[in-house]
Formats: sequence, structure tokens, C-alpha cells
Amino acid sequence: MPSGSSFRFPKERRVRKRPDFVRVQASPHRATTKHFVFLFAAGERADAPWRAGVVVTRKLGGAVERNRIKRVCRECFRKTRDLFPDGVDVVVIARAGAHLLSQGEVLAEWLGAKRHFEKKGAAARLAKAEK
RNA sequence: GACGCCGCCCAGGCGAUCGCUGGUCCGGCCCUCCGCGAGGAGGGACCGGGCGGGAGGAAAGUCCGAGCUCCGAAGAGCACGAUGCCGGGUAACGCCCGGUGACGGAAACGUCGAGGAAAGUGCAACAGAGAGAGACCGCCCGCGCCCGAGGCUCCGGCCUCCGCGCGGGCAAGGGUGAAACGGCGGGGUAAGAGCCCACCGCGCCCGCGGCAACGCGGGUGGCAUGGCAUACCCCAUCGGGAGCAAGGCCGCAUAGGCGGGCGCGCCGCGCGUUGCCUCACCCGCGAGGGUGGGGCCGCGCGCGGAUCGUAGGACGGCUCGUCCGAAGUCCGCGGGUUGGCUGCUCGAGGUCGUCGGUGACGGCGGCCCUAGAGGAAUGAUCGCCCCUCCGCGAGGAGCAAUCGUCGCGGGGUACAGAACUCGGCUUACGGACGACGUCGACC
RNA sequence: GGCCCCAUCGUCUAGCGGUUAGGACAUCGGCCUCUCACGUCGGUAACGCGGGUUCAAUUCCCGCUGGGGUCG
Repeated sequence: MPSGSSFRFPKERRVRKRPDFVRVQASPHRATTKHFVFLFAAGERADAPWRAGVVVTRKLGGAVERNRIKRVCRECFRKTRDLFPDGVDVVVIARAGAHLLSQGEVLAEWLGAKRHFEKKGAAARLAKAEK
């Protein structure tokens, strides 16, 4: 097993394939904050760590602004290993104004909504188990 | 100092911590092979660690030009498209450099699709007589008529002016227009006209300078040739088409299906068969019938062959051309796939020196290796410093406006993210430096 | 990432060198009606932006801006 630091965020912790994005975005389990929308779906393995991906549309700005939002989000994923329950796939959609936030502001916004994430993530896992 | 103009350069720096990414090395783990064995060799897409690397001048727009790859060999012609003063640079260009001309500016300097309008076609609303060759008003001459006015008179009339008609000459003037048949002045004439003359413009010829575009000078013609080719077009030059989601390999999956188009040719041999012709034998008195053999034509099957390669088909604009060719082949639909590896980064590469060139650039020599991602990396947090703006305070120079120094607090630091790779163009945008032009002040 | 289109009243569109930039729907006002609707008459309202060619540009050329489509 990988030892290393718990603050890493390698490729296998991310949502990377088009079918995964489509599957998660079709899910009914969602939570919203002021600048972000979170979508939850059960992952392939219930015991694996959660995976996350970020979506930023062209409406929010040019490549520089959109890349900045993704980087800030990834940094927050990296620093909060227990933000979401294990075994779920999460897609985060940025909303208007997200590019103006600093990393600290994003982190505070997310931690404030953590209890909603846990509830929605559990619901998504339960839905898959019943199926 | 102000305003302007041109060129060149930079794209905040350092440190700490936590990360991302691909390269390389080491270790672990796993796999394969060899060995009786300890072990050895090779591999790995897994895990950990060390080392060094990681956005731009525009990475952008995708507007040009190439490399590279495939399509049908990338060859010729037509069509179509692009370019368009001259010379040079370059792999190439619609780019760059130098020159010429025109235009703009007081200047530094800038801008320009800047070939052909005596090859042809076309266009020019409205206005105007007329928009490519014309005559409305008008001017002039001759003849005729006559209301009127004037003059002369030998009292019969005659002349002049005005008006009308007919025939002829003219294109100066009027006015319209964006543009009106060279301009302006003089001579000339019945009135006029390059009809003649001077100057200017234009065309042609000659000489000189220049590789050339073109410039300068002289002579000559006597205006013939109006504008628009960013209207069609002509001329010259260039271009086959598509694009890294090109293309190659592996794996997986699905299908071997449905509909439609065009097709079953030529020569030889063999077999079968319908028809026709013919021969022999048999039967019948006979018309005729039967059996067998041979020949011909058609059809079917099989084998072999040929080339006029026909019909037909393929070919990313078309034709020539090329290929396939009676084997089936082609088109459309349906179905299925959006996994991995590769292409993928060393190249018309940078940089320094030197030589040649006005320059773009080129030759030679030395040195350097400089991102390769893939829901897509190059980041985040903190500290210090740099630049700059605002406010407050301190003290300095100066008569003053003001200028610069230090400290504290607060703010700002542009445009913007590689996606196969180069050369350009265009657009966005913060700042530093230098040269030059004009104006003003001081020494 | 590549390739290809489009832009005209509030909306859908016609026009393609000289137009009062036309039409339909919508909107505003009048007439009709007891009222509304229908009908009818009239009005308001547009060439994405910046250069160039031309006497003249919505139209032709160039550059931007903003939309859209498509691709093993």
C-alpha cells in the first residue's frame, strides 16, 4: 500500500472519463453552496477513497480563469481527505463568481457544507446498494 | 520640459512548506527465463525515494506560408482560387529588406491590392441638352416673310434693329453634376475651334543615369487616348485535395445483415438439351413415323485462354490518364466502437564570435539542449525585498511655483494558458531604455 | 485541437452598388362594437463595430467582435 503523505491527490483520485462525468451528472443527489454545485454518485468500489472532478463552463471566463478555479478546487480536495464519504464519485460545477475566491474562502465554504455532503453521499451509496 | 515619431528590451525576484507532471537513477514488489541450489539475467503499465526539468510575447484569432501524414501515380490540360510598382531575402509566403512613384504631415516619419481602360463586355441613381461621342438655350451667315421702331430718300422704295420660318456653319459662353471631350492667356475669325502661339499637362521619339521600377534633359505631335478593373475580364506568377480527431499498431466489440444500382460479353475445347438441315437403317401401300450418326444456331454447365481490354464500375471539381473488369462489384442504411501504444518533440533549433552585405539575410567556427499534458500538469499558503500610486509626518534645496530624500499606513502590479511542429501577419496589453523631429526655458 | 457557416426593426425574414431599407407577427393610437375579439386605417421601430475602394457601401475588400454547426 502507498505510504506517503495523506495530502496527495494523484490521478486515481479524480474523475477522468467522459462516461463517469455523464453518470455522476445524471444523479439526483446534489448539494449547492453559493459558488458551487456538488453531484454525488456511488463509485465502483465502496471501500475505495472518494473521487472528484471539476466542471467549469466557458461562460465563467477564459482559459486562465477556468484553470485557476480547477487548481483551487484540487488544492482543497488535496487538503481535506475526509471532505466526502468514501466510495463516492463527486462532480463539482463552478458557478458565477467562483474565480474571484481565494483558496481559503473556498475551503471555508466547503467545510461549512460538509454535513450536507455526508448525507447526500450516503444516500447515493444506499441507492446503489438497493439496486 | 511638453507634444510627437521610430527602434529595442523585460514580462517582478528570493526563501520555506505542501502538492501536480513527465524524464532519469536507486530500492521494494510482481512476472518470465536459466540453474539441483544459493543465486543470476531480462521485463513491468505497480509502490517508495533521490536528482535535475516544466507556458507566451502574444501560447490568442486561425488570416497566410511550409514541414509531416494519408487520399488515386500527385503527371498534363481545363475550371476555380490567390497574388499584382521594381530589385533582393527566404524552405516558402499575401511576410521581411532596399529602392521608385503617389498621398498625408511643419518635421521626424507614416500610409498605399501601386499591372492592363487604343482586346472586349458592362456600370454611372438624381440632375442635366448631352455620361461617350451629343446640340437645349445660344452665337454667326444666306434666303424669305412681316406687325413694329429708327434712319435716308430722286417718294418708286432702300438700309438697320427686333421677331418668325427655312437652309447651313460653330462648339466659345450658359446651367446641371462626383465627373462634361486638355487648362489658362493672347492672336485669329462671319461666329468659332490647337486653327496659330507662349506656359503647364498628356502622348510619342531620342540622349544620359539606373539591373529595373523610374528620374533628368532635348525634340516633336497638336489632343487622338475621360472615370470605375476592391465590376466581369485580359496578362504574368503560384496553387491537386484533405488534415495529427492526419496516419500507423494492438486490444475489445459488433456484423457477415437489409435495401438499391449496373451486370452476365469474346475465342477455343468438352458435356447436356430444344429447334432446323442432312445421311444411314428399320416400319408403313403411302402421306409419314421410329432409331442412330453428322453439321449449324441458341441456351445451360465446366475447363482453359486472350486482349480491341467492350458493357459497366472506381478515382475528394472535370477531362486525359490510371486501375478493376464479367469475377461479382459499387452505393446507401443498419449495427458496433469514443480503450491503450505510437505519431510527440533535435528543429529551415537557439546563442556567442567573426567575415560578406546599405539591409532583410547568408558563410564559417565555438558553445547549449530548452514543456510534452490528455476532464488536460507548470499550482497553493506564508515571509522578506523590488516597482508604482495615494494619504500623513520629518527635515533639505529654492524668492516662489515646485523638486527630490527618509519613515509609517493603505492600495495596485497588465494582456493572458502550450494541445503535431515551425516562419509570418493581425488583434489584446503593463513597463523600462535609447535615437530622432518641432516648440519653449536656462547656461 | 482542426474545419465550416451566419449577423438587417422586439422576433422571423426580403433586399445585394443609387430604395422613403420592403413584408409578416408583436407593440402604440384611431375607427367599428354596449364591451372584448375579428376586421380596418395610421404610427413607432433595424443594416454588429472599425478601416479601405467608389462620386456614392446594408451591399464590394480587409481587420475585429459576437453567435452557431461539424469532425475517428
